[in-house]
Amino acid sequence: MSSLFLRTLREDPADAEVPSHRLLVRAGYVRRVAPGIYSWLPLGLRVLRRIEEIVREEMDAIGAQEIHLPALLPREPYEATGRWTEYGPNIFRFKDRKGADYLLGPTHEELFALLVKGEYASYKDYPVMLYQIQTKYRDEARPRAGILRGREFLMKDSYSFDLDDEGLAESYRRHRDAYVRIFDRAGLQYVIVAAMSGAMGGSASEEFLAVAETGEDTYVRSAGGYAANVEAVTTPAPPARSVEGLPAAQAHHTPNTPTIDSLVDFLNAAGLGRTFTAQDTLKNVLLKTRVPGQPEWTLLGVGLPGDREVDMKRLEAALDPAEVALLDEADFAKHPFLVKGYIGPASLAANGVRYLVDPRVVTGTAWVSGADKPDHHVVDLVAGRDFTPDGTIEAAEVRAGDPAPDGSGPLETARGIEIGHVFQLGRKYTDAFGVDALGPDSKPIRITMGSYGIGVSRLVAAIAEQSFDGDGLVWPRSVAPFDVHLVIAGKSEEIVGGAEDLAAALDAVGVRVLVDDRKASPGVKFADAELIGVPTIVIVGRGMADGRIEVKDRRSGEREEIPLVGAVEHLAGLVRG
RNA sequence: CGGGGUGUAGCGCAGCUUGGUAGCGCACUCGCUUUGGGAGCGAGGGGCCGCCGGUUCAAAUCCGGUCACCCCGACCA
Repeated sequence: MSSLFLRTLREDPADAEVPSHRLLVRAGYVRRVAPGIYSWLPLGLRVLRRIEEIVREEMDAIGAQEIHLPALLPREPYEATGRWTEYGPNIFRFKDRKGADYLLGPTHEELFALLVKGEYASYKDYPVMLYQIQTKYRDEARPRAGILRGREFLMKDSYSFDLDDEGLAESYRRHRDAYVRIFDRAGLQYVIVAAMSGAMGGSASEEFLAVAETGEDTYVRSAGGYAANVEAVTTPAPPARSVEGLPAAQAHHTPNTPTIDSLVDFLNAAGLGRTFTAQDTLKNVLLKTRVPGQPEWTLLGVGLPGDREVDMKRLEAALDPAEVALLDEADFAKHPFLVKGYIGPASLAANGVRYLVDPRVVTGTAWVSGADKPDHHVVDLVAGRDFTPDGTIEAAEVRAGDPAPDGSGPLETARGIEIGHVFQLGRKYTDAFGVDALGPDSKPIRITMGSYGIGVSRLVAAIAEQSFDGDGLVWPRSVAPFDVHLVIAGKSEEIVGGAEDLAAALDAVGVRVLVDDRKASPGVKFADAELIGVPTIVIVGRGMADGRIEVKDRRSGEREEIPLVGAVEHLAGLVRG
């Protein structure tokens, strides 16, 4: 360690909030270069490489073949699939000296599809699975949490190419199984949840989330086994009812009730002979959407029960890839038929505004909604009789206690870090490029794709988020930068010489050992050993007088004294589990 | 892009209210002592006080502007 390029920090860096960021910087694994851009120092790089190796082994094991594409890419392929515009400001783009457009690859579906199109032409060539471990670039709106969300990051992305849907399902299953093995080997606690496919397009999709309070993703699960990212949760719709015999809609003067709370209070004080709750109201939220790259916005009305807020993440996922924004004052001014606080379905329909409702708003349900003029609401406005929405949308917030869509019980919510994503992409990209194989009947077969990602550099942080204590990091053996951290606690020839011999002997049997031979006080060495988080700490010191050394388990804190004779075998046994 | 905050030595911070030419801890260098839980003493090196402009005899400090970064909300591995 006296020559290891390492400097630990006694204090937390001021800009680090989450544990992984704090500790990876303090323990000398990474250093920040610019927002969302980090350098990997020797310790960090060793962890990163070990994770890469696990990923490689498991990908190779399912028959995927590793290749390496450039990160610097021309515009054309991304133009062909529309992602040059769809990705919007999230791509790093620039021009070369001749003025041609380039980008730094945010993901590589296009290039893989083109590569396969160029090489393969017969049904006999398929199926094939290819992957790479590559640096990706995304100009994130807000990089955060150290290497958890960077603008440059390392990702394993793989793609499967199959002749039919059954083949795709099989490739998907193999990837999913490989991911389970990878994350198990990495020592992670994680959940697999149903997901939205996002900007990549496609259908069947699941995410692997590392369980962590600091995670950016919220997911839900039920005791009965349902699990999904909140963005992908579907709301169970009650059965439609008959509108026969329901009371007629009535407009009421409801002064000063621009909010749901004020409306409910007013109604309950109005002597209508029943009690109202926020759930009985239909809140209409006005948004504007636009296709990426297009200048003009389109109005969109979303109706949902008044006790629910709009979850912008869910809304955006539902409308993807379109952009969405709430209306501002200027927008309201432009459209006088929108009476803020009193918007009802009627004026939306009359003015041709697309109107989507929460799935709970089914035919035959009665609501209190705006009457499209100030200080007025309509009571007993019945869906399917008094208004007809253009469709449903998953935009309402999901709450703990809501029923799971598959009837498996109430949902609970938790947070996680997205570490992997598998999905059946389908033919979006092969259609764009015309990737066909000639079939046995000499007719072309359109290839179908799967796309599978693992955030390799993010995994380092995700593991750290789950593996630390008050003293520092605590790596799982499978990814630790070293197997054994050997502290030389003393300066006598017996101690120093004994420690060096032990280190050499361990090295000879393949145990990777980090020797702290610095001229520092024992306290400093112990503290650094705990901060760095190698799973086994060996202390060679005063015990050497009796021919004994101390072995400490970083995770449990348990120490044992063992004889130096036979220590190599003992430690090698520990390391190999 | 909206809201909050911060820019002073490699890192963490004080100084600013009340202008007088920069300080503390860690880290670093040298010497002596010390060596099982972040050692002691002594001597050192290192700072366009984010940047531009203004006020003033004098600006880290006051005023205006600007840039950067961090944190909280909308994207994704």
